[in-house]
Amino acid sequence: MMGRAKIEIKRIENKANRGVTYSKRRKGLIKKAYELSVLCDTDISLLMFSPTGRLTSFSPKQRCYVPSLIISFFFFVIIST
Amino acid sequence: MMGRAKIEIKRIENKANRGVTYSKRRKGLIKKAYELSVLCDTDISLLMFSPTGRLTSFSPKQRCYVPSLIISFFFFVIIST
DNA sequence: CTCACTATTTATAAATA
DNA sequence: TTATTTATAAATAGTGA
Repeated sequence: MMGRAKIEIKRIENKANRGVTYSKRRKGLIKKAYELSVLCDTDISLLMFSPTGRLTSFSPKQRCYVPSLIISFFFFVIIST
Repeated sequence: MMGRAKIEIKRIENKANRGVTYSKRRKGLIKKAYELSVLCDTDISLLMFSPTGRLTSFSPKQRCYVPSLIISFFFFVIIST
């Protein structure tokens, strides 16, 4: 979608490339979520599993801190079932 | 951050502008989350409260559907406390 | 994994209708 | 107001170290 070449939105089969793209886009997504929460004074919670199964939880507003952890727990439990 | 002029990342005080920006950026954030989930074959869950308190829940992968709803419920309950 | 570079695509702020 | 347009800012794909 951006950069040197336009890419199709479909699963990246190469594992290394998938990991690199995940890192880059996760960073971008977290930044966007942060900006939206500040600009619009809203609560946002973002949960992601990396291709290797690592969980990222992001909730920019302070009062989301505890809920985020709790939600992550349920998410993890349920998704792993 | 984008567009005709660079803006500072701080709360938009004008209510109408805040709503417009929320709509635009929510759309962008959901698109980015969708793309990341497809490209990297990951589970993502995104929860947002609009400036007027409306909840948006987004989980692009099918198997996130139920967890998303459950998480939304806990999020709502806890955040409202 | 992480950083930098940068051409190119995408997102969006402001303007316009 | 809501929708569309457009000029510009920002994100990022590919590449290399």
